[in-house]
Amino acid sequence: MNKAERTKQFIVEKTAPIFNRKGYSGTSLSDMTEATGLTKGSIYGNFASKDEVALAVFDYNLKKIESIIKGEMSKQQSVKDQLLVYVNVYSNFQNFPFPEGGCPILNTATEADDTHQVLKKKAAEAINLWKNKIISLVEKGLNNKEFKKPVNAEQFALTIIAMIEGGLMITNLTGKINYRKSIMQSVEKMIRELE
Amino acid sequence: MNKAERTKQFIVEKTAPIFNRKGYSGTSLSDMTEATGLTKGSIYGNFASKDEVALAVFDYNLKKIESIIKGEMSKQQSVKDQLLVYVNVYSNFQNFPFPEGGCPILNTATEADDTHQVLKKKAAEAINLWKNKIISLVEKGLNNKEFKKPVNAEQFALTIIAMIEGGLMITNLTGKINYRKSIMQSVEKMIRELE
Amino acid sequence: MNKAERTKQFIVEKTAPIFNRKGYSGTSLSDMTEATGLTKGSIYGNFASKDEVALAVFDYNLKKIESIIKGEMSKQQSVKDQLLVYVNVYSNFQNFPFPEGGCPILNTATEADDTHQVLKKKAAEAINLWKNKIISLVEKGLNNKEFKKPVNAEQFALTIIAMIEGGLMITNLTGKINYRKSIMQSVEKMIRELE
Amino acid sequence: MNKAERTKQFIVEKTAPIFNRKGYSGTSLSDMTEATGLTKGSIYGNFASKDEVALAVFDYNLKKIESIIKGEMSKQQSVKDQLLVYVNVYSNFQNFPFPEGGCPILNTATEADDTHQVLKKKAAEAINLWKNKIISLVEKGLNNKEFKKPVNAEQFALTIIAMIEGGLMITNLTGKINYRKSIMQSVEKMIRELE
DNA sequence: AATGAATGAGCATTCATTCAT
DNA sequence: GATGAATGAATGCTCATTCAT
Repeated sequence: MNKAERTKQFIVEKTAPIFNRKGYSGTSLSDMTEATGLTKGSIYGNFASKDEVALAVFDYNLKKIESIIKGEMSKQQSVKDQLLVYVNVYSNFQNFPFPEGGCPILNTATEADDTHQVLKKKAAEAINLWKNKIISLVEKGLNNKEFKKPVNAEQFALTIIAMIEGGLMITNLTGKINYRKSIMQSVEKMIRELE
Repeated sequence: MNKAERTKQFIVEKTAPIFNRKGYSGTSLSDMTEATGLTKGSIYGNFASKDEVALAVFDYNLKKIESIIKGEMSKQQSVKDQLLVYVNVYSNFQNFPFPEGGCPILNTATEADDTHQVLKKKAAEAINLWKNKIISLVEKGLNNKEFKKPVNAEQFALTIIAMIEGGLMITNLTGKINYRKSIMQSVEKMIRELE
Repeated sequence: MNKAERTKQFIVEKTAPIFNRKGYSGTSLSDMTEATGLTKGSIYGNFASKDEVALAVFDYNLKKIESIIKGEMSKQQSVKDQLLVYVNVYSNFQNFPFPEGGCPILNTATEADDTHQVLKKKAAEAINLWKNKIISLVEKGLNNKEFKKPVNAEQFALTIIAMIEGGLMITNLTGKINYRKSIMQSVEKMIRELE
Repeated sequence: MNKAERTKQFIVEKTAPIFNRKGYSGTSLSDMTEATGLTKGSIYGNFASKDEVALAVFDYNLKKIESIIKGEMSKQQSVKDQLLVYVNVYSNFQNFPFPEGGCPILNTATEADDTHQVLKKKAAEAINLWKNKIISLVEKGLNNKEFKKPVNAEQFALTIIAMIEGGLMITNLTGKINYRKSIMQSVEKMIRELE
């Protein structure tokens, strides 16, 4: 990794929590120079625009979550236990190197300005990948007879994602972590009912 | 309603869709003067700040939803059918006078700046009222023997809200209305399983 | 003239010499606030953009010249003497309330950026109006038998304008006022040869 | 020509059309790196500043014109025909390797910022050389009896230059090539009247 | 009660130039 | 000799808010 790549990475790492907490339009260049200790010129020397930083930051935050999930799933044998990784991680994400500021998909979803279409598209793609991941796990479980109940895999996947994201939002808003934990129990129940 | 109150109401009605679509910080005073045809001075004569308009707008948008739900529930006899009103409304909100821009709770939830704590508190309160409404419906159903299965009413309520809000977010992001409808079917299933 | 119109006029008057000397892109908002004593916000409250100020300034500077020419011509009876007004004015414009910085048409002509097409169009129109004015004077002189020599009126008009503008440019560059006066003598000769 | 001189020459050739079209302040270092494919460091390694490049570019563009004129004049015997070279070249400069962007003297003349005094001085010198060239041609014509009419050679020279430059400006602005051709006919007439 | 001109801090971005490598 | 990362001042422009009229 050469100097330029290191600086880009540095900028992304330092600004990631800010973008994730304040959103795209809530994050100013001044926030970014303050967080990095770099000058505006330097940031523009490494990225063409604030937009580009935001996109790199979104990828960075998303990858952080993906690698947590992937790492935890790799420790599990059964499909059921792999699906339960979502429950475990999203019930207790303080125990994991989760992005500061919460789920970047959720945070991006409600940013309202029409200018961030590219960012929204990225978030939409992330939702779809997530959905497909769950679908393929369910199908795997059906194929190896782990799961016996017939199930609409896509509906199952979308419902779980909605519960997780909705749960995150509710906890965000109310400050009650138990609310999210309670919702995660419902997710767990849904998964266990597949057997 | 005197002149001042009518003007306030007018400002709220005209700016409500903008705040709900663009968010608090995405909505500028210029947006507001354009939407109302009033001058900045006039808006500041009726509200102490942009913040105050935003709070009034949140109430206005929320009340719009509440009155839809209330109206639909009053047409139903059984508790089950009353709960299913959520399914019906959130599956097809284009058929109802739903606030332009979607659910104001969701839209407020991820607005990140620290300035809007009051707005966030309002949204949190709305979540809690909603939760309590569902809890009391479930308890009513248990009391009148409509529902037989033992259930954690709060968990049930939070789960349904999470599904609805998560479903709204997913549709917002992906543009796929079917995704939300699919999730709403899961909500319906959850409600029917109480019997 | 209300407040807004007076402020607009004030901004135009105070910035006109700057635009005419430094050009559109050479004139900064800071130049403008310094010249007027107003804030940036105030300038943007009265004009939508720097562009708009520049256009108003161009009109203002042009009108200044036109009114000098018109005033001087009105004092003359014969067409010949009216044409000689150009010679008199452009030989000694220090004696007239000529725009500081010289001829706005010339100054605009070589501003190179592609953004100022509207300004260039204005300058081109000014050239055409000027040309037509000279043509109509020549024709008037031919009609009333003041002028006897057959002449291509358009070529005559364009040549005189080129001499004047070229003369202004040469004096601008070399600082030699006599150069312009010398060229103006050629203009005078051309006019007198029409008789 | 060693490596350094070749690189300098390369930079001048590649940036000459840009400076001539966009002007000194309209041409950015980025324009220059883009046009040359070199880095900023490399340009600064070969020139002390943007200014220095601009000066070299001015010389380069001017020399281009001078060599066209010189070449064409060398094909002519009589002084009159040599003077008519100006008419021919400036009537149809698309037929000659004229600098892209037009006459660098004119383009420099109205660049307004006070920083480019050196550049302006160069342009003023070019005007003077040009004037002296015409004067000496006229005197030569008088001496060899080609021209019979008494004439103020300097006034003649300045007038012709003004017509040419004014004509270029008018065509630049209006887009009408015929306007310049028409003015060049007046130049031709002036020259022929010397006989 | 309403106006709308003015504020001044803030915004994202570009600039010519420098200098350690 | 050349690189390219970094600088920091400057750019045009928007913002929520104020207040004399």
